[in-house]
This record gives sequence, structure tokens and C-alpha cells, in this order.
Amino acid sequence: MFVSLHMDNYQGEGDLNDIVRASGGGPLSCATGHGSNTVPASSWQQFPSDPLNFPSSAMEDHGLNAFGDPFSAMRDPLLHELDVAAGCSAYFSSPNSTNHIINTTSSATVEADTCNFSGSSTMVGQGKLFEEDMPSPCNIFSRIQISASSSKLPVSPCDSPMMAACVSPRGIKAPAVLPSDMINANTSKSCLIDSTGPLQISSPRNLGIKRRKSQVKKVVCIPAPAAANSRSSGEVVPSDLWAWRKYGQKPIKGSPYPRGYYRCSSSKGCSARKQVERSRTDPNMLVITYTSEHNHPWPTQRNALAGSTRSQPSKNNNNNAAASKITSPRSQTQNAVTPKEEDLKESSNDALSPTVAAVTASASAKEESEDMEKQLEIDDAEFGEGIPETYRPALMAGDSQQPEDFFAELDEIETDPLNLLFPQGFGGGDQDEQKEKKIMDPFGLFDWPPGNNDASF
DNA sequence: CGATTTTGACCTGCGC
DNA sequence: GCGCAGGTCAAAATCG
Repeated sequence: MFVSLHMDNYQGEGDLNDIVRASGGGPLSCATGHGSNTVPASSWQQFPSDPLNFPSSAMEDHGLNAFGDPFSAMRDPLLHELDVAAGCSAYFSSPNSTNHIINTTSSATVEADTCNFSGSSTMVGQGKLFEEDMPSPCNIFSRIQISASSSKLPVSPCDSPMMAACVSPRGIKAPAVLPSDMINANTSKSCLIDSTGPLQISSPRNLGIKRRKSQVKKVVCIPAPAAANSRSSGEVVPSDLWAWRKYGQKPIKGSPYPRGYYRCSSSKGCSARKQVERSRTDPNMLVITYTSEHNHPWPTQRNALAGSTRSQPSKNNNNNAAASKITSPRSQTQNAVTPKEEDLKESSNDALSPTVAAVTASASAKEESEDMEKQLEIDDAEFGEGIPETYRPALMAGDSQQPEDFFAELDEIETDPLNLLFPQGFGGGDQDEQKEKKIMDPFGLFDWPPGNNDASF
């Protein structure tokens, strides 16, 4: 299980920018990272209070308060979950941090096992980097993730352009074409595994699209609900707290699975959008691409849930069917995509969080540079510019855990991440309050005041 | 009844 | 300039 972020020219406003910081502690001791928003502080300041009522402790840990930007600590809910998961498997990075991360991780290679990353002569160096260069907390992802150049989005082993995000080209020489054989579509891990393998250079089309949009895109790879784990209800997939409304669906060439287009329904005028598609090669993996940024505070739980309540019932039974061929137009889409998305939405309810495997930041026109260092420089330049220093990820709070140790822990976790994450089980929480709380803060990272679940953002 | 999903049509960008 | 593919729109259908 893993998640990767891919960010292009990210100038966004916040939501996905945030970085999560994994604490140096045990696998499960995940510390919430503070986000580093690339967005000008002013924009965020329009929201005086922290929508999520983010625990001061977390912020203090990372010196967030210093930023004076309530939202600086905010991260996309989904990311948050990811982050949490990341704590067990990887660090999550913010755009800002990404470049740093990328730089440091350039040599790192993702290995088959999410928790096992190879290569990494850079690992040590990374830690150093985090401390030295990164103002914000380091994230596991950074370590494992490699950035993909936005302009030329390499096709990841998952065989989906999006999935490219799972693996970064960086540090990996990519053959022009990735043999399908090389793709291991077994599990969510496949992406990671594959990632180690040759990468396919991004398709021009992606590049063109990006240019067209000239928007930053963040790609997140997460295990599809069904694949991720069996949940009795079938709604275990992680989702973010934002309310999304589906506005379109298109079949994607070369992929049996359609891509769903969602926009933020939490607030009118919000330009935040996301695309959800299933990996061609690994139906178990969902690729979520975030575009634009939310121009409003996180929705309240109710709001967030509002958009997601509808989906699940009878429609989404066939998560597994996704891999199977679609039959009728409607049923088809649901089998292929809707289930996932809905699962994702629902997931927020279930509080299932995906384990993050990797985060990628991509910059346009980087792929050309084969030289890693060169690329690194580019990344720095790209990300470094236009991003206020204050928004850059903070250093890893000094708890510089040795990479080796860290991964060793990951290994252990790997055994049963879900159990670790949800020792209590997904369906356990009957209490609404707890359930809600879990939704927002599955891992208890947030110190939710009782009765504050509703909306006090 | 309101919100969301579905889905065909339309628009846009890119490659040839 | 044309065709392709992706992305978006909007009306109808669906759901709680």
C-alpha cells in the first residue's frame, strides 16, 4: 500500500501541499506533519481559524505556529490519512518539501515491498538534507519517492500515466517502454515493485494536458478499497474530507477503466478537482489526481460526508468487478470506477487510510535530464522559486531517525499494516462520535475536542 | 426536494 | 487542417 504524490508546477493553495511528518517513533507513532502551503499566506489568512481545529501540539512540534498561518498546518484530508499511513510506511511530502526530498532521494530506489526501499545511499544524506535544508518536517515519502517530471510524466510500472507518480523517474533510468510483463499487478505493492523496474517515459499527451491546463497536478496512488483490504461493507477506502461531486467520466485510452472527474462541492466557486482512475495493470490501485486547490477551509465533517453518503449502498458492491469487464453503461462505470471513488469517499467515513508509499513532485521538462544531480538542481530551482521560505517544509524535528531503522520498522509494519492502523477493526465503531472522530482523525493524530466534530472550522 | 451521478455532446490542446 | 484524446458541460436520472 502506498500513495504517491505527483505535483506539477504546483502553486496551489494548500490542500495537498501539506506535508506529513512521520515521527521517528515506532511505526505507528505517526506524528502529523504540518503542511507547508505554497499559497501565499494572505490567501490562507482569509480563514482565521483552523478549520480542522488542528491540535496545537502538532503545529508546535513543527513550529507551525511560527508561520502564523493556520492553514499552513492543514493538509488535505486524504493526504492526511495518507500521511498517517505514511507514518507506518513512508513520509509524505509537500510540494515544497518535495523538491528537497527529491533531491535527497534521487538515488533511492523503491523496492517491491512498500516498506522496503533499496538504494539508498542517499538515505542518510536525506536525513541530513531534511535537517539542513528542509524547514518543514521530513516525510517518509520523500525518502522513497522520486519525482516524476510533470512535463514528461513517466509511465510507472503500473502502466498508468498517473501511476507514474508512484515511481519517480528520478534516479531510475527509464526504458522507453515498459514491458507489460514487468508490471506486477498483484497488489498495491506492485507499483512500488515495478517502480524499481524500468520506467516508461511519460506520454506526450500528459504533457500536453498539463501545459494546457498549466495547472499543478498532484497524483496520489492508493490501494483500491477492495484491493486494499477486504472490508465487509465494501467501503473501506480512504478518502479525503472534501466533498466531491462527480461531473464527468471518460474512458481512457489504453485503460479498461474509466476516469472519473470530480470537483469540490463543498463550496461553490471552489476550483478544486480531482480525477480518479484505476490502474490499468493493477486494479487494486487507485490513481487520484488532484487539480487546483480548494479556495475554502476544509468542510465540516457533515459537509464532507454529505457528498459521500449517497454512493455506497447497493451500487458499489462490486469492487472486485472493477477488473472485470463492464457490461452495461451504468453498471459498467460503477464497477470500474465508481466503486472506487465511492469507496474513497466512504472511506473517510470508515477512516481507512491508505498506506503511503511514495510522494512525487514533478516539474516540467525535467525528464530530459538524465543526470540526477542535474535534475535535482532543476527541482530546487523550480520548487524553490515562488515558494516563500516560510511555507517550505520544516525540518524533521530533529528526530532524525536512521533510514535503516526506519525501514526496518516498516518491514515489521508491513506484515499487516491494516491491523496496525486499525487494530479495532473498521466496522467496530458504533459510536457516532467516535466514528466521526475517526473519520476526521482515524489515527487520533488530531486532538479533537469532544463535540467539536461538527463544524467548527 | 435537494444533491449527486450518469452520460452524451461539446470544447480544447496536441501530434501528425 | 484534421483527427485523436482528454477534460468539461449540462440535462436527465437517481438516491436519501
